[in-house]
Amino acid sequence: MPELAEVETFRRQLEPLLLGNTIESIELFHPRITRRHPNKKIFIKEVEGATVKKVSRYGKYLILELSPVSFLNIHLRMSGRFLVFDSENFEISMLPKHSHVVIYTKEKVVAYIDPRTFGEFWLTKSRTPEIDKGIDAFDSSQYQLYEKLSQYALSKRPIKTILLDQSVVSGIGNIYADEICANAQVLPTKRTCDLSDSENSKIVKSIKSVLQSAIDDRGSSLKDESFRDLYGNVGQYQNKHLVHARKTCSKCGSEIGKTKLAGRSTYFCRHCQG
DNA sequence: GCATATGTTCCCCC
DNA sequence: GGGGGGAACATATG
Ligand SMILES: [Zn+2]
Repeated sequence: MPELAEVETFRRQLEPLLLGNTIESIELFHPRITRRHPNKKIFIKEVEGATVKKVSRYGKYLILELSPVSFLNIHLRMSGRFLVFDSENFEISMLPKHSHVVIYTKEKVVAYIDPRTFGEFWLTKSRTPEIDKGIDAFDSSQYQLYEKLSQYALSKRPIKTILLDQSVVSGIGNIYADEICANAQVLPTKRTCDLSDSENSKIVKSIKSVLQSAIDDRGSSLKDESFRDLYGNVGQYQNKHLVHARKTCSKCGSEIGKTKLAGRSTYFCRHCQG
């Protein structure tokens, strides 16, 4: 479910609730979420009583920096989300199905919900290099993005495959890869080596502008509405999609093409991107 | 029963 | 070494 825009939505909503506050307790209801920690008691002991010093995001990773110093790394994978309650009137019975982790602070209770349990929480003593593979798709400058893309100027891989590669740019997933290509008026299947300078430049500008708009609209909730923000509200950016999960192009009205690329459903407009 | 799902990793193969 | 394809993880929905 969550790509960079959805993770950033959670980050912005969690930050004011957690920053400077102490995690009074954490409950683990499903062992898979903390699967890197066979000993759950040690994990719980590390987190309980810690104060949140920073709430950051890199790509699709969310990172809570704690004091005493440790890093609580979180990845939501396909179906992870958060939901907040006021401590004052919270009861366990309020937790939705598939609530696997619950974080308690003085005033708020934050539940982590994840039907497919692909998501992960794990602790490291320092910032872990595994999250820093590619450059962040949103926080990097246009110059940095252009330079990074230039490294693939000879690549025969389709441009969408490059955008989806987290070791190149970190944070773009299937929805926004399609939307970035549509916004840049480049077919997702086009070989990266065949992109003109102007097309490369449009891709870079579109990475920034599509993600900015998507964050402004608190992400995309598709038909199943499985993405809800911290307050249980659906996002709004799906209403601004040009092509992804659409029947017709919202720019020109022509029929949307659909194919498989890198094993993922891929939507495009032949008229606008041809 | 089948296909699909906003993600990542691992294995096999060319 | 690069890169493609498929399977795996586990659950829900059409
Ligand atoms: Zn169009």
